[in-house]
Amino acid sequence: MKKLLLIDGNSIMNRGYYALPNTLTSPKGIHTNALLGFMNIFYKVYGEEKPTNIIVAFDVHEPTFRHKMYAEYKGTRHPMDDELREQFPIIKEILKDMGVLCVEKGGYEADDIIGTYSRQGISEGLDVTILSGDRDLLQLATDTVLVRIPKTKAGKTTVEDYYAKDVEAEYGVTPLEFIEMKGLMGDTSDNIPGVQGIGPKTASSIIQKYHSIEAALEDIDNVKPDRARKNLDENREMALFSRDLATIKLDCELDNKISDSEVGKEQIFSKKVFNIFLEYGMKSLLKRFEDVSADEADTPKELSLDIKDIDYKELVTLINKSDAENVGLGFTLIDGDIHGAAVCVDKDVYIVRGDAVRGIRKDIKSDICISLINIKEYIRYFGFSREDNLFCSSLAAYLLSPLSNNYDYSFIAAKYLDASFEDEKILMGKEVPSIFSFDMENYRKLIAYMAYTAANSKDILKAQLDDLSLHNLYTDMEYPLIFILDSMERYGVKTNKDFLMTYGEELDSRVTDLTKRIYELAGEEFNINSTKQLGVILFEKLGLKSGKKTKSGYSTNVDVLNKLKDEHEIIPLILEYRSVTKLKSTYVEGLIDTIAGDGRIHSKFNQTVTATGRLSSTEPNLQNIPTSTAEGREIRRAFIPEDGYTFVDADYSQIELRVMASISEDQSLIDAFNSSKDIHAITASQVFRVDLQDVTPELRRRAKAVNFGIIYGISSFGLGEDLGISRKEAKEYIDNYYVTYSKVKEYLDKCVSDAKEHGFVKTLYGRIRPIPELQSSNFMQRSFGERVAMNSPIQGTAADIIKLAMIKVYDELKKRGLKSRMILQIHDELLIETANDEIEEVKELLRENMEGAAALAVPLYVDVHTGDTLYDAK
DNA sequence: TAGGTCACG
DNA sequence: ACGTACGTGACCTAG
Repeated sequence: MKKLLLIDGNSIMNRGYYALPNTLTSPKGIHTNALLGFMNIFYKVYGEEKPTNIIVAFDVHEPTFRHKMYAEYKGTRHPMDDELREQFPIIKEILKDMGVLCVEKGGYEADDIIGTYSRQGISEGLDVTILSGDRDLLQLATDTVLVRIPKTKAGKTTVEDYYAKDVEAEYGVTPLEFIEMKGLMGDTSDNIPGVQGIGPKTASSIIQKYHSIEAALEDIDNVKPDRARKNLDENREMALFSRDLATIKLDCELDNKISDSEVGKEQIFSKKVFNIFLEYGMKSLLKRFEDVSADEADTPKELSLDIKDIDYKELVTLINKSDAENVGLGFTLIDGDIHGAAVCVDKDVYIVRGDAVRGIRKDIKSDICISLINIKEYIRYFGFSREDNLFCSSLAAYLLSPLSNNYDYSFIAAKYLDASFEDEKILMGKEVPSIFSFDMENYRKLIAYMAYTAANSKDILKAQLDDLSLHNLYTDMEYPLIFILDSMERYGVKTNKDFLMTYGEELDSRVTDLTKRIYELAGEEFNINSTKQLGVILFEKLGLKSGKKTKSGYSTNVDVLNKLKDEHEIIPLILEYRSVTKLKSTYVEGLIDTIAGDGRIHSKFNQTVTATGRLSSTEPNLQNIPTSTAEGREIRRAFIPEDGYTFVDADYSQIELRVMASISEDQSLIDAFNSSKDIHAITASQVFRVDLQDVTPELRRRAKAVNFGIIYGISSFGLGEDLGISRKEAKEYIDNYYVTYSKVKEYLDKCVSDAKEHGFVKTLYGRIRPIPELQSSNFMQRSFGERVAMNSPIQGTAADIIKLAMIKVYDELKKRGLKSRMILQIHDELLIETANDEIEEVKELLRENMEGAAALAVPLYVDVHTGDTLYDAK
């Protein structure tokens, strides 16, 4: 059976433009909100309808037959924002690349084109669906022609469907009578006059009674209410004329036949289309392409769950007696209290009240796995431990698809269960729910969705982990780490608030002083934090030479300002102001605000955030405490061990370069690591061809920059910029490097070619990073993809190694029954809050387990320090 | 909400 | 010729 989808291009674009933020733009600065809105609804409806034919109709910006009837008619002459107009040529280009037929014709509106094709479709025996944001098109609905109107509610797009009977149900009139109604009501936006004083309600009641304007006119004396009767009687012609204006034309003369509009799924999800989305920065659309051949492109189906209440004891009996394979648990604390938990047993969802559910892991048979969405969030409440038979769906989903920015139940349900659940924001609102504000019905849905998704995605996720050889990574590295991160979060880091306050006062007086001096030199007061205002002062008022530009004006970043340092005495003051206010707002005030009641800061360690496999730290971020400048480093004095404890810190020396040496199997680089501790110096001697003892600090500095550059996926421009040398010179450095370490080059090239072939790169431990940018036709995007292909396996393998080290160190501390505990991880560094009588043992243990975490072709080496503050432990 | 800036590895 | 280093998070301003 053929199915024709007719889309009102203008109205759907218009809808997207006003529904989505105007701040969405492509890298080239073209707005993309209308495009994105259009494509989202297009794919949604495509997935649901699976049409064989598609036609998108557009208005042409010129007078139509309606303008000839009525000069005041607006229709296609609505003023349009430039930012919307610029998106029309692009949507047509995209549709053309998809093989979707676009039709526009002078003299007709999109409505008329759609009307005409809808009737042709019927006569040719096709199913017809119309998609428009404009309710005027409801007049085209019949028993077989479906009109679909998108509607946005609480940020989620749903589509309202209308066959003829649905129009009648909502408006009390048939689709054809709908036109009569419109004749009476008129339309202010198109400037269709209608009859004064008749609005939707009156129009509907009149047409319900008489079915047409003519019939109402014949019985005009009985038309009610009075005012409507009087006005209609006086404006008979206008009413009929308005109706004719509002009538969509069904017999336009068009050049294309419906048979021209056939289109296949492979065209709609083609590489070419993928690339164009990438090019215009519409990355959110790319996820629809992940598996073009499978049915994943289909929009997930709404799933409604049957949620039963049950007594906890009954539930436990039920589960233990059943041969359930999949049990999922869903709940969340509100104001620190439990308000019921959901347990999903295969497909059945039960809700239990009270907190007996806390014992569920012990109460049900240990061979039944319990799945949860975010285990780390539940460990404390349920008392879970690593040995428990649990499955973390979000963690598995992260390993399978590490580029997503969230792994909540609605993401997992959509991606792995093909089911659509309203997400947490829709159910519980944006605000943090409190006992007073939360809606019990929605809460029940929320936990039910969590439990259902966790239970039912487990087998699918596990199978995919196996397919991609990620199972060991999950079991031996990521899963155990959940419990270690939880432990680190719970310990937190003791923080000296008084020290921070005192330092804050010092910074405060410096800010006051700097502000005053900056205003004096500028000759006026302005907001120094505003790059915009600062740009005007520096580059217009003071006439300094502006270098780089940003999207929105002058760049005033530290590189630019450093170049201007000697041009004006205000510049050093600005730089100082920036660094002092940074310290004050982020590291003094920001940190003070996060000190908990126990005097410690409990930062969160996120396991499912980065593309490479690193951890991230938030609320606050304790992975970016200042270290490089003396006054920044002072902040580290605020982090202190508990009484009777000392900090022991161990950081890997050059772990990324060592990883690269090992994976690339470059013997020169491996030898370099084996022969000297100072890798940058030895690189300098080999690349610049001088004896090791003749390597000057400057040469070493350059070699260090080259080493970093190599890891980042070097470019001569980037290196040149970093070292302040010419591009040509930078290229010579790189070429020399590759001559010296030729297998490194081979390895990096192979990373790129493998990534192009498979669409992803892998770490030594099998962790996957997809690189969709490599498919881009845009040079910049593609180059980025190439750098990512070179960097990710190195950064990711280093991240894997320290994760393994964390497990070893943690287990060893536990095994030996030590009081000392791991409290921070900073990518290549671990901090142990160490009991004073365990210092030597912990130092030893850290070294042994970190250096022994992986057996590479070069040794791993850690530097260990101790101290009574974080400042001293480095 | 996005962009600019700057803190870290 | 394109315009650049890789990975993060917090704070501030502007619209």
